[in-house]
Amino acid sequence: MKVTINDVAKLAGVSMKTVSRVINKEPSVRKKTFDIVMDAVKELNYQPNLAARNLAGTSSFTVGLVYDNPNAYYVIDMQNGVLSRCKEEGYELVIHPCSYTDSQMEEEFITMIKRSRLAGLVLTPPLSEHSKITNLLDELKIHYVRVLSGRPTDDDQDTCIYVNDYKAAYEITTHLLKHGHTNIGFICGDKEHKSTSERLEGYKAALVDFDTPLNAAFLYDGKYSFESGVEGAKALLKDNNELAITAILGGNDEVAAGALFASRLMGIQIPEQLSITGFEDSPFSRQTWPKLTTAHQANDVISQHAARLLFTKTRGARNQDKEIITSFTPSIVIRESSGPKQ
Amino acid sequence: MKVTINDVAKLAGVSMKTVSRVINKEPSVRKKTFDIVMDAVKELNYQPNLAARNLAGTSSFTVGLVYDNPNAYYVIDMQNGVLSRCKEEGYELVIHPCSYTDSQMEEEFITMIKRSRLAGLVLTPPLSEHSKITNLLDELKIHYVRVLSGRPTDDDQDTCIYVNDYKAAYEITTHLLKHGHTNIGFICGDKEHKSTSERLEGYKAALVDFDTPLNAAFLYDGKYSFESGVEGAKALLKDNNELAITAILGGNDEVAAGALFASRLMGIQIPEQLSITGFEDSPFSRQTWPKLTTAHQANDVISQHAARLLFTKTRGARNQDKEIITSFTPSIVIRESSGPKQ
DNA sequence: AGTTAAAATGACAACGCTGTCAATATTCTA
DNA sequence: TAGAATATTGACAGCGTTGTCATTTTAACT
Repeated sequence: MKVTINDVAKLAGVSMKTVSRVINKEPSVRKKTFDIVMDAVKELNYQPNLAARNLAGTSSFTVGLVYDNPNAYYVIDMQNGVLSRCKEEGYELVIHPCSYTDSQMEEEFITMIKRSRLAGLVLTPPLSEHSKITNLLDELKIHYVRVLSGRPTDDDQDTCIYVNDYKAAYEITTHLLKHGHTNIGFICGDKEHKSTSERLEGYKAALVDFDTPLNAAFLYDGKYSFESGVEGAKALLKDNNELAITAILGGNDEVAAGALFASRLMGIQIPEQLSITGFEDSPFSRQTWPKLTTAHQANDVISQHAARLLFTKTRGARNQDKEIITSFTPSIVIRESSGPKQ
Repeated sequence: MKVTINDVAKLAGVSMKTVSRVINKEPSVRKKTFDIVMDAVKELNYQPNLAARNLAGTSSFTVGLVYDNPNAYYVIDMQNGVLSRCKEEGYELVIHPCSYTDSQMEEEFITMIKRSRLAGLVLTPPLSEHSKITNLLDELKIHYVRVLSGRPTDDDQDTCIYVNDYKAAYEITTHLLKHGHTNIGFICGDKEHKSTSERLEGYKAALVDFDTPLNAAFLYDGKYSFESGVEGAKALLKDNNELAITAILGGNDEVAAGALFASRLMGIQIPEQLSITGFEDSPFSRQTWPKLTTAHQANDVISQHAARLLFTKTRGARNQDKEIITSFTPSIVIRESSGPKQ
């Protein structure tokens, strides 16, 4: 029942070490030997034991995914992306949700890393933005890849995958401006998230390019939540909409859905009286009524690339054949929640 | 930097085996010895190496969570529940999404199990309902716990955690009947899911108890998706609602949200002209407008218990102190999407 | 062909822990 | 308080792989 590397070695008539070389795709194995071993592996249906590899080897075959994100869709997408890559490469994934406000976080982190001797870590926002964490990892000498909101201007492209929220916001805002909107509200997400400031800057840049003045009253400091969207819309549209706002950018899809909800409560017609847009294109941007105009962000693809980047870092130059993209720009998706100013 | 069991043993002045006994909470360790060792563990901040434990020990410290469920909220809740338990017990979790229609599934399963020598598996619906999988696991002699839709009448309570969807549906239907609704549509979920038939039976039972005839035309064969909810509502309300339906049970919250969406397209007022309800109480049942009446299902608690049950199975009688609940009944949550018949 | 350099392979210990079983310490019995 | 019964501890091998380094084979030269 249980097949070990030794069984394969015997069947192939080589040493265990050679089998090990083959399954790890190490160089200096003759093609012929390689084939013989592979045949034996297949015949016996051999599966290398992960625990033994982790124990004996220099680098382990386990990577971690760390997140502090209440958005289930986001987390699932990230997981699936990393997971699909892991499956291909024979790695294991351990997931580690945590709260960056938690004082025990640091300790927990260290515990996890000590216990499972991770080959590397994928960090997602907002954790990826905290130097407290990256410093800790640097200290522990753990490889990691960060998924970050930002523009690919920095020089640490071998550690980061950027999501260009600036551009996404710029384009969404432009879309609205082209439809004649000038008084555009923005319900910002959590201040602690880099995506919030990136999106805000993109919004501002678009206004500038269209010679449209920015009114500070158009901005609402919120959070990345449905409830915050409700509150934000109420605040922006208060006093019978004296600000004359005709469009609102939600900080993300959830916020936009909240804004939609609030508008409905106030009897406002979407998109006739008010355009609303989101970010991320999560499934429920298609489940609101009307459906949300938003910026599509391919989180599963992004996380796949993050994992790939991590693997190349961990194992040196192997797999360099496939080019790694380290910057992603969400693409705008126009649906029914936005339309011309009337 | 790296602390092994040997270091602890030396500091405590005992053998490695004794330290091992202490960290595994094995019996026959003198209280005094226990304390001495624990002090050493703390002083050195020792963390047992998981790979070594998995390799050397009889049962591993890794459990798996297997799912085939497109519902991100559900998956995340299940994960978090199992994960929280794992953290407490020092186990690792590997997650394994898979498709039960995939022909490679079986092979993948075997590969995963061979590779990581799992202590056990938590199966969630609909995978937990397939004898193909449970048979395979029985064959491989792998412990598992199934989370199932059903009533706790079966005798394999040491392997199953039941979610009483029958009762949930019964109560939701009763709620509607009490509000005077008699023509109640039901947009069923996937036929392959046990929850679909359970919910349907609960619905029927309530009708019987209220002497309300069931019209087969009130039932729509759908899927657990938003789109199916849209289609279902359109079908049930077609021809200007000649069936005179005044309430619709969505197969789950997503379906209900879809029905809500369709109703809106048709210009139907909710809940004045039509009551709509869901199941599960997932976050977006609070993000529709109006908010959904639904049946709250504590998936995180359920999965915690599943994990606990698995651990007691794996390690014999330990932890029996905390009683394990193997049956959960969702509780109805009344919100704005349902109201009296008008 | 005879050297020499380079490539391919193998022997064996080690990774950090637990299982087995033998050794010792403690408690109990008469 | 001796002797048996039991509770507690320890020595050591082994889990299945990989790293190190020695050895053998092949290729590349005169």
